[in-house]
Amino acid sequence: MTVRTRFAPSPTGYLHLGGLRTALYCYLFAKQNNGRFILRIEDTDQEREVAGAIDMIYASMRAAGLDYDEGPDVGGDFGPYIQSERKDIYLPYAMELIDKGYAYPCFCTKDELAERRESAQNRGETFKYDKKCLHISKDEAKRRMASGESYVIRQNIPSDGVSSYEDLLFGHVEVPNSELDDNVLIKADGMPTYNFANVIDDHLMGITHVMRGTEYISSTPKYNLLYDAFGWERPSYIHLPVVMKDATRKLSKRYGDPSFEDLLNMGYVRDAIINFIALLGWSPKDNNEFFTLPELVKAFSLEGLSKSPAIFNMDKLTWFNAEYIRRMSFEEYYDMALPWMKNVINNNNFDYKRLAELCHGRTEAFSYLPELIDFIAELPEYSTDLYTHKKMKTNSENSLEILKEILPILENIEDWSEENIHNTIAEFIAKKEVKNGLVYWPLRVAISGKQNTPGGAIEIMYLLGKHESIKRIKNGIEKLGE
RNA sequence: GACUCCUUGGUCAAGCGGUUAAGACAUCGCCCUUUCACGGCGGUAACACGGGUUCAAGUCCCGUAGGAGUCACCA
Repeated sequence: MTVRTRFAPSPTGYLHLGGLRTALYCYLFAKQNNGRFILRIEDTDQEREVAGAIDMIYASMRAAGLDYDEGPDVGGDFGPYIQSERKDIYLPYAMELIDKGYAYPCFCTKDELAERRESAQNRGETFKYDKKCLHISKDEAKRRMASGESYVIRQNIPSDGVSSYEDLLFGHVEVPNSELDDNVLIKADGMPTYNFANVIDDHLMGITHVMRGTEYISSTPKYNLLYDAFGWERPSYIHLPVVMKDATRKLSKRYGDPSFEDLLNMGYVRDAIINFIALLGWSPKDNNEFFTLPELVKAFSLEGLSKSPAIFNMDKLTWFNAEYIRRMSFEEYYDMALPWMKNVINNNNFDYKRLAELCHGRTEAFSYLPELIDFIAELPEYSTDLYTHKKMKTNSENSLEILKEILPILENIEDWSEENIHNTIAEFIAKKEVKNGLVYWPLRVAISGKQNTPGGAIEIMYLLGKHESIKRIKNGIEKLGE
């Protein structure tokens, strides 16, 4: 039997990181077993649907590199893969269930239900549908359904006994039937609910392994009752713990937590995100931490999955990202960095390549690039306190002295190359018999106005050009002279 | 509240009855260095608690506590 897994998001917006992880694990498990990975869109709730969200899902899946073998936009033998387009498939199955006694039409209105729910709550009870409409005679029910009266179809859950199943991650899960509610299978608008569509489609699409979030763990017995009612074979289940923002809250867009797209836009690289996400809830057999997608396919195993929720740690993602960036070839880095650099420095004569070389090793995410290099475009306001550096043995007085002395020497440089700048300064230092830092530190401060910069004084002066460098040094002398 | 599930350092986590309880991120210190970063070396830091079972328990069982999920004509 070939393994078939599916990722079944509802089109309510961006792809959040928890969803991405579920999709990733579904993909890995299918691929590793030479199976098929299917994308299905669960859009049975037209009210929640967000325009354009389906396309966003396709785009995100593509961006993540999680290629599906079957899906709405790639086709397949089990389509359509969008539930709203399968609307007519579900009702006959629901009717079959009614015939067999596993379901029944319910004519209670939403308002009635809301009222009963509220009064149950007021009494401190958990509301459960009381099977009122189950007791309507078959003939009457048929008549009312035909008359155009609004109705839903509910699952008829046995009132006693227990339902259980073996989760491949959590093991034995058991729920007393008395805890289960007679959920709606077909809504008044004729659309199935998740509870129903999910079972029908998983069966019809030949899904062998259902991997989804733990929010379904306690309703899965209900779905199994449905499989049993139809006489269908149940799939295997793997419920995945949620991804948390902190110990008590899960990751959510509402509170500003980034989605996959957000991270991409922030200059995080795809492979780093995937690698990090994979390790959030799964750990490999050995201590390796770096995996490409194909390597993950090989290494992934259900035994490595964790049962408890994992907290999304931005610091570690950033570390992964920095590692991935450092491991890029320079060309690849340059291509990605250039647009970010040009956002800050707009100058046709500027040596972007040299700057990129200096930034390559220190780019944690591309979005951090601007603040790393903005001092090149414009000298920031800075305090003369910066000139004081204990280790360099500099202070305002000796800095002023050095800058004054070296200014005319630098002005004399004809060919403003790094080599010439370096040699000139080295000569100056040798003649004066001082420590390197005593000269380099004041220069760096004067030309950058910053404590930390990519590259040192020589590289920055070169990038700035002679005119701008001299201007900034003079500015420094002025500041120190005050 | 009821039901279901989870519980090793700040975080991700290894561990499947006998370990000096791995590793990574973060953090701290040192070295390298014209700054910072990178890199190298080292440090701090954990089995939620209480009972059992066993020669032996982070590992098995039961409680307690904490946390999460579910309780919709949402998925």
